[in-house]
Amino acid sequence: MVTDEGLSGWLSNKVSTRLNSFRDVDQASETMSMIKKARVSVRARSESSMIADGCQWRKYGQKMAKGNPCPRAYYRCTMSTGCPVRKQVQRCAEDRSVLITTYEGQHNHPLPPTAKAMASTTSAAASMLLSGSMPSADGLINPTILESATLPCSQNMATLSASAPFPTITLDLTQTATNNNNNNNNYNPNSLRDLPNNQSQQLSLLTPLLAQKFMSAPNMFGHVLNGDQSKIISGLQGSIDTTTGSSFADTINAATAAITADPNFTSALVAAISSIIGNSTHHHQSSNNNDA
DNA sequence: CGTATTTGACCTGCGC
DNA sequence: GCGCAGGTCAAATACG
Repeated sequence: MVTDEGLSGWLSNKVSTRLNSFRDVDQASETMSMIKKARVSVRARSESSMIADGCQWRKYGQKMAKGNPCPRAYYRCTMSTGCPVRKQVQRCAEDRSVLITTYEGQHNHPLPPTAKAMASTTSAAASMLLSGSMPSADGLINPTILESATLPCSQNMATLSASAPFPTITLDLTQTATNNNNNNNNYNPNSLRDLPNNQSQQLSLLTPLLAQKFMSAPNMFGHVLNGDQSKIISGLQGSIDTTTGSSFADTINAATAAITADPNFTSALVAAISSIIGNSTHHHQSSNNNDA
């Protein structure tokens, strides 16, 4: 089991080690750029200006975006000086009751228990981001495979954006939400508790299902993992497991750090995830009883 | 008075 | 090279 702090610490160390191993400065910059560009986007119905995610943010800018009458707000994490994590908040042009929050970067500090709020949601995102973030030797995985193969309880909840300039996962919490007036307080330490019942149930169903699929496929890679690769999988498993209490931000950290792994490894993982998703469609019933 | 927000200016990347 | 759009900076302003 990978602990919250342990996972976070290992990821930071892994990224640093990898960067230090580069002799070519350009290659290091390219990796930093890759880390920065990995994004997780969350769509949720909310009348407030921000969804509660357990972190503290300071607004540093606002712009009108083309094609959307609503302004886009820019925030940076203020839980630690120099924390590189940013987020963008914007209302959906088609449905202004929908708030789109996009996270970018990795936290450089320990996270409070309050940041656990959205761990369930983004753990799925981390897995999918990893699977589609890099060209595979067998060809790029078709995002529609992921979308069409999503599980009954998660249908339309998680999509992989192929057209976005950055590898981006969009989690849509608006599909069945009909009554949402409780998750509107900024910095609410109990935001997961305050999610409407139907959303909470979807989240708790989705996460164990994915966790089981990953952990029940011991030969998913088709080749022997090296130490670092095993750690990546351990980290992702830990982030998927709701009982570890891994945080929302840690999950994003895991996803962004994992895509810096070598292409061959990522290629194998893409194939494995594709295979798992393909097989999973025949075993809905057994998986559906994993709700915590 | 210290801190957070607002907002116009500035920077950067990209397409033409 | 130029213009556009997205993103960031920082001075001014608001707020507790």
